[in-house]
Amino acid sequence: MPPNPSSSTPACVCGRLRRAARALTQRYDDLMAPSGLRVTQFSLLRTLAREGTTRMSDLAETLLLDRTALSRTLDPLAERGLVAIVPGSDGRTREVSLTRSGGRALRTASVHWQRAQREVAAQLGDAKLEALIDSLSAVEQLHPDSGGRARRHV
Amino acid sequence: MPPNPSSSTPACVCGRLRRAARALTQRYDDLMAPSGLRVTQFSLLRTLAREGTTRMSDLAETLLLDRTALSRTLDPLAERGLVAIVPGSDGRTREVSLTRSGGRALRTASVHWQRAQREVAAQLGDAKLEALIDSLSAVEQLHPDSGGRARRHV
DNA sequence: GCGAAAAACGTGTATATGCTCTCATTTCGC
DNA sequence: GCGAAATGAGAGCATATACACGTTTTTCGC
Repeated sequence: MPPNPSSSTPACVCGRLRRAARALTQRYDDLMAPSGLRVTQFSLLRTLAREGTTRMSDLAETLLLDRTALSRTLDPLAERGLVAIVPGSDGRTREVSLTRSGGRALRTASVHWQRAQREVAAQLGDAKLEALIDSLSAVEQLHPDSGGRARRHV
Repeated sequence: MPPNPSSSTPACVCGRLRRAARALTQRYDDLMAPSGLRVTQFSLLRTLAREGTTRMSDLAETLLLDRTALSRTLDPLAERGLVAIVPGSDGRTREVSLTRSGGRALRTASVHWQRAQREVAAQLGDAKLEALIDSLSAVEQLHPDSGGRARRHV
């Protein structure tokens, strides 16, 4: 099977985004390893600290993350006592909150996280970084559940 | 646990990138569903078509993807006969190539993929799209195995 | 040429992510 | 108030992704 670079293929935007996400996740996880938190977990705890106690589905929506996926991502954090999951007033719901222990873990990990953030900022420069965040916001608008766009199965 | 929006938290760049990747992957997968290929699989086949027969590890490096992760991602594609994995001349290596069937699947899926690509282009506009790709390239430079930067355990 | 080091890969385990189906609870039409 | 529809969540299954460890094959110093 010979290579075929002739077709002057424009990159698959999704593939590029995923590849960059892998690369960046690796770098963050490397730098954050001493904290005992992965960047996915840190980011989740951070969102939780910002939003406060939140219903499962609402948190999933905020994260543009599948509800069931969130549930499983929370499992190891709940086992470690970093988050608490309790039934809400509406008997169907579960509410997620950051525990004291989770808050401490978050503060401890922040030191390492900031190193990673600074590294990214240094690599991109302020302008590119801002442009990136801006573009990501636009990309997220394409999410099927993001409102403002084509709804499915309506 | 009350919310704490006061800390004027700058977003975790990695978390933002991952969230956008989830959103975009969803959208691509939605549009590509009729093709029977996920965007991850499509993107992989596409890379394979561009690069030609490639050794496992080299392909992983190109994709900034863990070697073992690539191996497992290829499994279902190999089972469906879309890629072939054969021993290389160096007895330690495995070479991956696109099969005829894989080429056909790739061409068929391209129609759906292009719809997604156009949608992204329309959402971002040419300038933002180019800036995004540009920023992603810079982000990828941060990968621990990306060369040109801090090597680990040397 | 032999044995140690290096290179390439697979397997086991864990997290991350999403879909489908199913179950429990609430809401609402009547 | 009762039963159907809607809502929120869990469980099972599949892919995506990475690390640690072990195996095989090649390379290389001598």
